[in-house]
Amino acid sequence: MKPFYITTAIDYTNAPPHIGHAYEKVLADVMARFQRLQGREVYFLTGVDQHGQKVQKSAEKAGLSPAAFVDGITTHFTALWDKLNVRFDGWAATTDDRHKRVVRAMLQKLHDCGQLYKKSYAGFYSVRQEQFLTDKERGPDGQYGEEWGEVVELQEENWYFRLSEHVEWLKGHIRSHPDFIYPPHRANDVLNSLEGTPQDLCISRPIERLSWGIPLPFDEKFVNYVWFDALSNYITFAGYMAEECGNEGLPKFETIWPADAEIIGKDILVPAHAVYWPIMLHALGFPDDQIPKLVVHGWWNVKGAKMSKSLGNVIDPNVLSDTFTPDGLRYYLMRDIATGYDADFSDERIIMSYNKELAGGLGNLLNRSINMAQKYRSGVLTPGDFDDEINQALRQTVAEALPAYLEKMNGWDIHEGIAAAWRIVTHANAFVDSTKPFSLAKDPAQATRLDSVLYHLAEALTHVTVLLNPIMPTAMAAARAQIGWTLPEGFLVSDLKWGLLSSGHQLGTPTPLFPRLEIAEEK
RNA sequence: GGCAGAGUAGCUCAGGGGUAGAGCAGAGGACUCAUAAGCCUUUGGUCGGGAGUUCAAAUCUCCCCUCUGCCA
Repeated sequence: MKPFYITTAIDYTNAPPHIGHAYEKVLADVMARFQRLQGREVYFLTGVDQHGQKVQKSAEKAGLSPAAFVDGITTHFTALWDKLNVRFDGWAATTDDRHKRVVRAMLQKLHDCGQLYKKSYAGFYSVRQEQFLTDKERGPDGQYGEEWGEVVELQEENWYFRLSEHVEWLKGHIRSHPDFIYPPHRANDVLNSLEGTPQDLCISRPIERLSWGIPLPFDEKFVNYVWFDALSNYITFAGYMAEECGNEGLPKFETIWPADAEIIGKDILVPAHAVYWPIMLHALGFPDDQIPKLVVHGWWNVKGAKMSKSLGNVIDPNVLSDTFTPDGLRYYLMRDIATGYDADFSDERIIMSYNKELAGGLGNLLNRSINMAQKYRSGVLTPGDFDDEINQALRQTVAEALPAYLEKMNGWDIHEGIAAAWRIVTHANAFVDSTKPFSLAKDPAQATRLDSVLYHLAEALTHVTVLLNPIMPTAMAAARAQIGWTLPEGFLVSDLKWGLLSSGHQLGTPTPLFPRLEIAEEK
């Protein structure tokens, strides 16, 4: 089976990351880790989009060169991914020379086969948004609104890509490939946008207006503008044209393409990823079965409002990670949203998810289980011969969790996958109350039953630490350390069978895994 | 205006022809191994409105309303 190739949108290095950036990368990381746990080889690519006018302007304002400015912002992203344990295999920085070489080679290829042409265009141009404006952007008063910033009249020649020639192909592709976009209902938005007269795509900026970009190989008076620079990262960093361009240190393209999942936010589906991108690939000669699959996620809103700097409601993932631990944040981001839909961020809910679920549910279960085993058996497990219906029921819950978990995780329903694993936690907590090991410990006649109960608890917990490993890698490793069991090299989720812990297994020392947080309501 | 998504308990949401569900919040209780965590019980809903199909509709059909998104 080909490696699972997963990408995220590359973030624009104009401002530091917010919770939406964090969500997308954690989602990709969780899926990458899950696929590895299923035994699939994975290539996980993420990165930063560093070129463009906004960066050039921001750099000027900061009195820095674009390269220096971009390096500074990029550090905010890489530091956050490191902090949140987002472990990617490839880093797509669009200023990477390898990328620039491939972009130029791609453009030359398209130029050679007549897909690009030069044309003059006159109109109103928004400096802030880096785009020409049409009448539909005018407000009711006929003026361009403040959101466009400075608007200037421009006439200029530019290079265009014959996008319109491929629109009919794209419509057909979308209709005949229902798995092209997840969730499937998003495809309607794309088809909708393809109604009307197709336009070609402007792909350049004159170098005097924008110098911070990749020069066109066949006309050095222009730099490439955004799409061929940004979208193509998904193939350039997968090794596309690596040999022709002398690129090294990249995967073998034929082995990993097409991408199994390009994770993007719903705001960049139309037109960038669902129109420009597949058409670019099609024009480059990619056959239909080499078009990547898109996974479209929703947004984190704050109190029902869109997050924005002007509202002052931008949530800083660094602060959340410091407060709730990286894994506490990862857990919240995965469990409180349905993939593809929007969710509301709330302090109350993240506190609840940490204190109630992680601390009180899973953490406390681990703590009480190990503590009792230490107290009554010096931490040594003996499965023994005792069995009864209560034990069987717990084993059944553990066994049933796996297929449910796999189905949900493979279908991108991460929050349902968590819920599937969590049924073990809930059942195990109830199991303690129904078996009362602390009472059994007082009766020597119940010794074998107590052994079996303690064993069942430890074993069930061990299963949980495997299932939740993609979501909370650090915390689950810490939990396994307390259990005294390490994930064997190459261990797969399919290896999960009752009896991971052998007779005579020595448990470690119990320590609160998620110390309960005393946080006053801030709002 | 077109298309799509959503509207179910106070909150967040699941379900999708056969007695309305979960988690959280609220109320009560028993317990003590544990991070005062956990467990049990329980209050709470004309499933957005209306009509239709059906023995039976939250679920299917039609009309309407509200919110969100994409497009115009």
